[in-house]
Amino acid sequence: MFALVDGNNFYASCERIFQPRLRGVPLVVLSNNDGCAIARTAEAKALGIKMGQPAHELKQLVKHQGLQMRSANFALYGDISARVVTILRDEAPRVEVYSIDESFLDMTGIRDREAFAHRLRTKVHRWTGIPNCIGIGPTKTLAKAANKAAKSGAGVVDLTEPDRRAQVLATFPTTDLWGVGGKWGMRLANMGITTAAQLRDAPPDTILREFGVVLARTQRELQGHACIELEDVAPDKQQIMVSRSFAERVKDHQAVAQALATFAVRACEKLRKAGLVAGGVWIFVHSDVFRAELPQHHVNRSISLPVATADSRAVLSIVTRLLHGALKQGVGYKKAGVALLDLGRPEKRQADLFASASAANSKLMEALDGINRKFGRGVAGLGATGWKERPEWGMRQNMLSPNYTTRSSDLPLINC
DNA sequence: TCTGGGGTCCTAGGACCC
DNA sequence: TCTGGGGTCCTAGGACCC
Repeated sequence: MFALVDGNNFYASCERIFQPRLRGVPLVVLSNNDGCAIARTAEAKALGIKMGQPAHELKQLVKHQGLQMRSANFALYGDISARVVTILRDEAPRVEVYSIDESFLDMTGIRDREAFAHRLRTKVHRWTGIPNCIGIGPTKTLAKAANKAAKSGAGVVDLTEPDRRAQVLATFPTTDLWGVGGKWGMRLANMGITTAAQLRDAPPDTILREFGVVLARTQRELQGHACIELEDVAPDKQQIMVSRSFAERVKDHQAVAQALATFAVRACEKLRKAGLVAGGVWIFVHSDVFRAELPQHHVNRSISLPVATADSRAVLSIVTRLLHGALKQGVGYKKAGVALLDLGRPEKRQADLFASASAANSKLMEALDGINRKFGRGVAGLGATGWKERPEWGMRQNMLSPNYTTRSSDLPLINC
């Protein structure tokens, strides 16, 4: 038995915690570079704003409908998310953190599930300020569906009872199901399957043949057979990626190199924090794909490492080598990224017969990470990143809220 | 002027093995 | 009627998730 706890319009709700004047008004949170809407309050949805809608299309709504916009502040959202999870772990024996705003709970052994859920929902809201909904079901897919159903007002929906379940699934659109996206939704509709109940009752061999094991599993889950287990211990990541769009088109090759170096260093920090080493590196650099009339160029290069590493210097030198000679003159580059691939635990890696002892390296990286943890990210680092306060490839974040919970200098009350 | 940043899993096909 | 019969590994691409 599973429950899914989901923060409503999570990013927007985080912004509202510390800015009460945002409550009751339409609000969207924008993607990096203030590009498009990635979270919308109910009031913003009521204005017809779509997920992913470009920010420049919303100007009239700002002017005439009082729409508020904020730049994404992931430091704030991550911290609020951790607070929510702390509460959930206090209340439930096993918790799987599924995303920044969603967690699955193991409900085994909890007797009055609905009463439990209502109490938990209130507690999360009171303690963190995040409004949320809880869906309960015998499978994860059904708990997700229950959560979706709960959003329309009830706050808590339990789909354990077969009658209640049948009633909800009868009108539940397939495209709202976990695991059914736009493409499959269209193909299902062409087969006359538009509701969760119809998918549940479709011939299983047809679903398996036409869509594969993934949708077949979803179908089984809709029938009440749990196929997807709770993952309360997160498996190690397989890859770590750091990429950004640039605020401007960048023609200066050194600036692109510094951007990639910055992403590489950041990726290595994440890698070491996870206690992993990388066996491969991938870089990409793209020109502005939205401006087809401009010269286009895509760089896409990767390499396997002879010896897996978590050392920023080693990865930086690889990235520099991969980028060498890759960029073209006169092309305005708009987006770039670095990915670390083939990740694994260092103790399971093949040692390098010919390498000199590398213990000193990890000590240096430990020191580097320690300094940055204590004094703030970017206090100590590597020269290849360029070290600029406002690099030409930097992000646009013109509507950024303060880091209320992670930076004391951002707290107006303390500045006295 | 203007369009995010992360991830996972599955499948098909080719190269190669005995 | 009836192609030999297994296998592994790798990659690219496509679907999905938030």
